[in-house]
Amino acid sequence: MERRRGDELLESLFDATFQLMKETPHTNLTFQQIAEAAKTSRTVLYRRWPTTFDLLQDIYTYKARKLFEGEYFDELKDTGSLRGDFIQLLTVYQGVYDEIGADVMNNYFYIRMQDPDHSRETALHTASLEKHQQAIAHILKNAKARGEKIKKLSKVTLMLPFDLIRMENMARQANISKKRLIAMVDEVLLPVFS
Amino acid sequence: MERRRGDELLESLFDATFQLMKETPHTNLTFQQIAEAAKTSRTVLYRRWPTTFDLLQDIYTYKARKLFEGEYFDELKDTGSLRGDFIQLLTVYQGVYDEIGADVMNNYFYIRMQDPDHSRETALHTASLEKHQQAIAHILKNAKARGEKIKKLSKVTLMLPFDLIRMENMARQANISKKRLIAMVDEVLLPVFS
DNA sequence: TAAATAAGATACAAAATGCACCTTATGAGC
DNA sequence: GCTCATAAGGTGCATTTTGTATCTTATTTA
Repeated sequence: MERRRGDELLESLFDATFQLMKETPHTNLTFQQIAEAAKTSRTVLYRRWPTTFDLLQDIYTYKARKLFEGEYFDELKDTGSLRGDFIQLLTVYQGVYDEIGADVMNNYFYIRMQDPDHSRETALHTASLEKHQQAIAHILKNAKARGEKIKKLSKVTLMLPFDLIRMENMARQANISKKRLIAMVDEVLLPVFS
Repeated sequence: MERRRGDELLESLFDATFQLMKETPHTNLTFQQIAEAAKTSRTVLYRRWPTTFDLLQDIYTYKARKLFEGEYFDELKDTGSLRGDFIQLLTVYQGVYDEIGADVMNNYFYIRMQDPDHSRETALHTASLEKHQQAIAHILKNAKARGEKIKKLSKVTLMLPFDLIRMENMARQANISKKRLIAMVDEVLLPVFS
């Protein structure tokens, strides 16, 4: 009989758990069910995680890692205007949310907050923070080079484009329209940044 | 032997559960433990909720109700300037977060998203949304009466002050300083609204 | 090819679940 | 006051889940 090992096994454990969560709210997950769904024995699970909560932490950091390590921001082109660049940025970032699902992102924040010393993913988180900061810095640099006036803002405020998308996806569940993205740029981002 | 009934009982069930959650991540809560902590029998719990998840939904909507039905916005005075009004608004709203805890708010959003048809608290949610909209409308009306110029913005954008506070509390766990609140007003809200 | 490693199976006591059924305190009605 | 309906609290039981220990076996690596 074939045996899955290492990452291959890990991924199918994650997949099975994820599959189960679509049916049951994950507060009620059991190792028994997961083992069954993943066609393995509980032993394999207990060896890795003391509780289902720990498993979930790993699932979401895994999903988040795949997300954060993506080259999404590398696709960003110079559209010729700050406005165009912002629209492109929001569109790409919203695309990430559409792809991975708002609930995963939501869960990531949730799990993060539950973890007293969110020890396991600080490195990941700071790395992703840096990527986000760089994306903004790049856009603003281009704008300045073009001669567009850019305000000096505090570091936290620079994250506003991402915060807007996040909030929109967390608080309001309706699909985010292109129109809304453009409104974010025209009503919020441009007045704030330029 | 004395028996707690109705709301009194309900509240002490909530309290006991809440107490337990400080020790255990709530993914691992059991009815057994809760019943023990609340000094009652499991029967009482099963009569009310099929799973711990359902209990949690009720807890957070209860907590949220106490929050949303509060008269926080009624305290808002006319400070004489839009800037002052915004600072006051953010301070009051941040105070709410400090009081009730960012994790409760986080959980509220979380539970809300898990619930496919968040059926139980839609009324509550729209009521609170209205309160928020009114608070903003009031501030803007005063500003206009004073002769300050106010931009015409889409309905969703009007929620920006609250979105900022929410995001700040969800994504970044450090305590929000007065300085940061003022920066939000000067760097974001004033450029957007006026 | 042998040894090390990790997956998977089995067993078992303890805890938790989900019900059914029973007892009893308490508030509402007369 | 007294009675009765209601809801709280208790008990018992079959089933599921947990946590752990122990053993077998597939697969990697040296």
